[in-house]
Amino acid sequence: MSTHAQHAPHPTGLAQKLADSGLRSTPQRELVYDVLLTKRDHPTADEVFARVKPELPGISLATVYNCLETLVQCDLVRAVNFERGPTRYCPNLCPHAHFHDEATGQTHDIDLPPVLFAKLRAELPAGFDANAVEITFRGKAKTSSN
Amino acid sequence: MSTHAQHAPHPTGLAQKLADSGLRSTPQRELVYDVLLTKRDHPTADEVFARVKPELPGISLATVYNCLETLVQCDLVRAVNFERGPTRYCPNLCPHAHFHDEATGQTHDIDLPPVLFAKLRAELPAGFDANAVEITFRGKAKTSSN
DNA sequence: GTTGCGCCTTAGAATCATTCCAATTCGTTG
DNA sequence: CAACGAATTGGAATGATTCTAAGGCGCAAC
Repeated sequence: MSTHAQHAPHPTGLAQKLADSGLRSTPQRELVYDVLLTKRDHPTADEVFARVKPELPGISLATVYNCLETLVQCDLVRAVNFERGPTRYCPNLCPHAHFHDEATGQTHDIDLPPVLFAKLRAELPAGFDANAVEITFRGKAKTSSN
Repeated sequence: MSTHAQHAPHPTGLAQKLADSGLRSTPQRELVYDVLLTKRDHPTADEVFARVKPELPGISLATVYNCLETLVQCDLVRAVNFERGPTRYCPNLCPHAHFHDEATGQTHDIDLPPVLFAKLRAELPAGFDANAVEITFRGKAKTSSN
């Protein structure tokens, strides 16, 4: 029965990145990451839990939190926050902004030219050393596709 | 009409703004606002509570939350969030960014030229209508003055 | 191939900020 | 002064997340 590749090695080399940090690749971590890559709608931990459970019924919410934290640590996903709402997770690693639709609660990635990030950084007074910039728009999105 | 102005009418016309929204000016609201204007270090609700209590020992934390919410509603202060930390409050109404010092937890206002805000907005794809932009830097600030 | 050892996962308790609720107080107005 | 609605209050409730203690599991050494 070994001809079935039930878990094809992860397309993006998750096992590799984990190993780089001295961590193991586990079914839970693979699956959580998979879920994030598959539906990139910035799900919350609860939503990830719901998507993962059918596949791995024994998994616990605590583990989902652990896995997400691990993935963030390994720079495989980004944690995103709006106000004090539940943390959302985003597998898009290129610098980008987020648009939070107040009507639907949906989150959209907004690509920005790198030069804009540079210009923002350039505005920091001397003595301020930023290692991250976060940009969030809030408003209504009337995407025809939705 | 007494000649004693025990509570000098608030320098920034809080009573006025409240009235505009059909709300009353109360000692609690005045004091909470005062505290925010006096020390503009982006305090949390708990910190505001602590600063307000000596002046008005009977005040409750719930009231502080209520007052802060009211002030935000009246556009007298802005609520600011970092990650999932407690909400902080900022009486600076001009558009500006925030720098969150990861070492000290301190928050600094960063003024940005309006043109930058405009450029950011201009990057939004058609169909996205933003009514607010939030910009947050994270990193270390080695302010000599502090 | 059994034994350790340490990493992972798990369930449930604990935490923290915030909101909700029902009861009381306060200012105004009638 | 009586009544009404707005504001405040303390405490309970909520929701997301983290902590904790107890197994499990895989892999290396024997």
